[in-house]
Amino acid sequence: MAQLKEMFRERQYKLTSQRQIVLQAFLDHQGEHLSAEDVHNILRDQSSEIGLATVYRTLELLSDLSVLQKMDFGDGRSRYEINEDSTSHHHHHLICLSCGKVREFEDDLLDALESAVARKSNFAVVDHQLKFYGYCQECQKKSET
Amino acid sequence: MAQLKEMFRERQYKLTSQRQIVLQAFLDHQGEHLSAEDVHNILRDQSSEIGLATVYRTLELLSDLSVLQKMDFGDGRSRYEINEDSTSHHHHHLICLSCGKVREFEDDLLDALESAVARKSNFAVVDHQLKFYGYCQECQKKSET
DNA sequence: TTTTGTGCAAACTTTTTGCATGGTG
DNA sequence: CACCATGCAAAAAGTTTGCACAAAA
Repeated sequence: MAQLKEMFRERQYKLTSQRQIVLQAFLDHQGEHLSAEDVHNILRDQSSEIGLATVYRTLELLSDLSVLQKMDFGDGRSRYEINEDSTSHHHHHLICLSCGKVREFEDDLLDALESAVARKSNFAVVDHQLKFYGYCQECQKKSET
Repeated sequence: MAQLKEMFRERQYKLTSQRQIVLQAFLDHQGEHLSAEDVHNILRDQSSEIGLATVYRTLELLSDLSVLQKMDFGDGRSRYEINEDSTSHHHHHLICLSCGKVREFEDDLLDALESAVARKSNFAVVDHQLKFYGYCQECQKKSET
């Protein structure tokens, strides 16, 4: 949060209360892949409601600053999560085709692949996103019966 | 296309001309990540226009049958490509953050990671999708100047 | 002939935008 | 005080749905 203030001052963005509480919502809900509406609801529930358009504008701003990462799990809306210091600490997503739940999977084995991509295709890789589709343990059990 | 006929007969789906020409459009545009609107336009241009709603319904059907794979490159619409026999022949996508172009990258090094995921998380992996974000060669050159 | 699919238009959902007002630097 | 950000409502964009008609099995 302190880093954010720094970042905002550097780029001459105004540090409004709305922008702070949107980020705070993500800090309070780590690992949850919030949509714009989720954020809006969270803020409403804690009596700090802001305009939905502002939520959208803030999510876009924070994504541009790489504070958040935008992602899509195929449910028709964009979802966001905190981008924890891009270079280290990477995780992937396990998406259940049956119940739709999304779990995380810790791993950082993709760095080698990233450099292979860069070398073979002359493409300057900045980030990656990996999703696994399949069936979670619960849904596997259900379908056995 | 013959496989499709077989598949349709087995599952008692009707093999309409609309469904055939949608698939044909993908066969004619391999490696192009078509959106519903793209497909609709392609068919209109070749004077075999069908209803946009039918395009959507057909894309969903073909995805359910794993003939197509649905994907998202963050441009606000779903895109689809032919699912070339899932087990072999995998490729990933290189998405340019500057111009938005999407290139393919051939690779099948992820099988090991898939089984690691399955083992460590009790998640039955069926498929995966990997996207690299960065800057394509052209955009790298442009920004140098 | 029965059943499933298509086309059209309307509805719905998510996201974006214009503009007057308000708050930050 | 100048400028940027917010809120609201309207609009835009993509996708889904209801229903009458058409076509496949």
